[in-house]
Amino acid sequence: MQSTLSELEQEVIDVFVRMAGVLNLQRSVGELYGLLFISPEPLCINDCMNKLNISKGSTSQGLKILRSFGAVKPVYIPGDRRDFFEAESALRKIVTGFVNEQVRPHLENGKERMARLESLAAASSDEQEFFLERIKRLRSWQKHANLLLPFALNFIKSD
Amino acid sequence: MQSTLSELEQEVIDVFVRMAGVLNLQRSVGELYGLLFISPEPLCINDCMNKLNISKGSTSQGLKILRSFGAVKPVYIPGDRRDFFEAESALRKIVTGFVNEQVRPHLENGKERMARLESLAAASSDEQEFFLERIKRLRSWQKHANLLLPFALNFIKSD
DNA sequence: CAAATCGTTCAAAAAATAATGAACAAACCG
DNA sequence: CGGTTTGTTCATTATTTTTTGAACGATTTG
Repeated sequence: MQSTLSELEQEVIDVFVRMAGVLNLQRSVGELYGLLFISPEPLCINDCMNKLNISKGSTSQGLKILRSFGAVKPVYIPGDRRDFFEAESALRKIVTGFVNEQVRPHLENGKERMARLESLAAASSDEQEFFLERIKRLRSWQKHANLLLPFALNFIKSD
Repeated sequence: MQSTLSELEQEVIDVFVRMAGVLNLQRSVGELYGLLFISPEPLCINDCMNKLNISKGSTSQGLKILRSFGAVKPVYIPGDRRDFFEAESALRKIVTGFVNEQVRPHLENGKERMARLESLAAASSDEQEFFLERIKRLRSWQKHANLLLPFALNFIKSD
């Protein structure tokens, strides 16, 4: 049942494993996306685990993550009750999904947090001026980030 | 020798620890930057390790990383032989340094890699057309990334 | 120059993260 | 129904990453 990867598959998967590293995703997620990206046919969980030689749990979990931000989409295959998947190849969709699902939640500091920081700074007796300047700067950074994200998404025109 | 963090310091450090998580930097690096960011005075290694209650090794290593991409700069204090540091607060400098030092090296695939992929795809007998299309797409993504990065850096106008 | 201070390095330990696979539930099949 | 097949979950295991702190070299000080 143990399949083997072509050289092309290996190389492509390697590219996505590196990307996964940069994006804070686990290796197996990169492997899965790479495999599907270079696969002419949709694959089911069993295909994936055999090809990549990873466990069923990792495969199921990895595909779940990829689905969560739309990097992978389910494909219905008539007369087969297994779930098949193929790679989403529209960069824009993937990046949008990734930012919304994986990045934004981690930055959910938002207003309350900043307000709290500001009041703490204002409450300090010494160095109050310096502290307030810093919090202001933090606010400015936050604004920059909030502006840049949609802007960057828009930058990706074609798919 | 064990110092304690004010509530303001704690909160600010927490913000940067979260950021560190998103950016794939270790917790202690986030702590160090946060501490320096909210410190009105430059701090030396000993100040940092005492305030944050982390080891000398972590402190030295963490400051090294922060220096490597210009998030922290050395400050000369006359008559003191210890090394003092303060946080760089120009967002643009930090982001530029971070991208150049921490992100780009990991994406150093570049031309040779793509050429290799293309020749592998071209060498395949079956599905050659599909494979070539995918490699082309990968190339297009790479191009997008290479365009976006400088563009994003430029987006950060003020400091 | 001996003692003290400072910062770095790196092997070992600790902690955090990811992968495994058995147990399970759901859907199908005869 | 009872037996398969399929996919998910989650406690345990394995791996990777991070931290620690002792050892060290370099510099300063008395």
